Amino acid sequence: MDEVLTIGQLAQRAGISVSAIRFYEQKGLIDGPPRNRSGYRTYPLKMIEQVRFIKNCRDLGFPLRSVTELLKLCYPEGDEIECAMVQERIQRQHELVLKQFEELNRRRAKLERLLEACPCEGGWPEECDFIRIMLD
Amino acid sequence: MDEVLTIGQLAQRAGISVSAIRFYEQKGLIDGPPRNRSGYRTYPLKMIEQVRFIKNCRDLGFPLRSVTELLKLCYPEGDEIECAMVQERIQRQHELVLKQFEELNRRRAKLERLLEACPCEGGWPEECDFIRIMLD
DNA sequence: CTAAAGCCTAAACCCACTGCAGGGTCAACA
DNA sequence: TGTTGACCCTGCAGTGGGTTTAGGCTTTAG
Repeated sequence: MDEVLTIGQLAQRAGISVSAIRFYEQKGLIDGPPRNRSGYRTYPLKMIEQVRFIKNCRDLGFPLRSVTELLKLCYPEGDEIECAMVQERIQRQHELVLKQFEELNRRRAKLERLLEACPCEGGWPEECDFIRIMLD
Repeated sequence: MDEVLTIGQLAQRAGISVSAIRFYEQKGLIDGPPRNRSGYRTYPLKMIEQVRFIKNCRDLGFPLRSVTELLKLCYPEGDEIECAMVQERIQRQHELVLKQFEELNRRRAKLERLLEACPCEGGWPEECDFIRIMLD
């Protein structure tokens, strides 16, 4: 039946690229799976969740280094999951995202100032001072 | 007097790193300046504005490829500055930034959902379902 | 005179992948 | 049975925007 997956099937079901999966294996986020007699990787179904977990961490902006740690924390070997540690990572990531937000907001505001600063419809450069704004 | 600058002085006055200036020269954004008898780069004062222009473009999120084009458009050789072209780049960058904004907003919202989802103060992992949220 | 700071080049490193070259394998269809 | 096309394998190069390092020369202040 359908108890193992090729790398392509895993990729599709996890919503990620084949080469990204190989990359994660190379970087040690994913264990190298068993191979069939031709050397093809054969994944158990539960790998879908693991890979989706990685993908979702990435979507949240965590770097791979942190994803590795989050994997250890959330899928520990034998132990209980440690919420406090995970929560702390999420908190810090949230703070980071808020900072990026402010930066992006400044960027947006400045672009909008630049758009307003240039009233040159057909080209009257003498009235236009976006270079002054560009240079702050 | 102060009519030329070393690379370090230029870097400081433009608010950028020394290695970034050398990098921009290597990539062709900046002309290689004259050298003194020991091979040190000697920049005219007007380079401060050029480098600040590049820095501000980068702060707006333009990739170096676009900065090169913006430099040509805003500091043309002999011709008049072409506002319409510049304005178009800025418009497109603005649209890009708005998209990034939405993405960052989704990221923030999900992180906040994760923070709410885990009420484990001292550790009651059985009540915590952030993994479910992590996996969508 | 000497030490620190600053400059030079070339090359390696960072991140998170993607793409390519040059193969092997597998399923379906004629 | 052949063959076509989709898949898989490895290993390496490339991306962007720089930073860091190594190894060496110059300048400046004390």
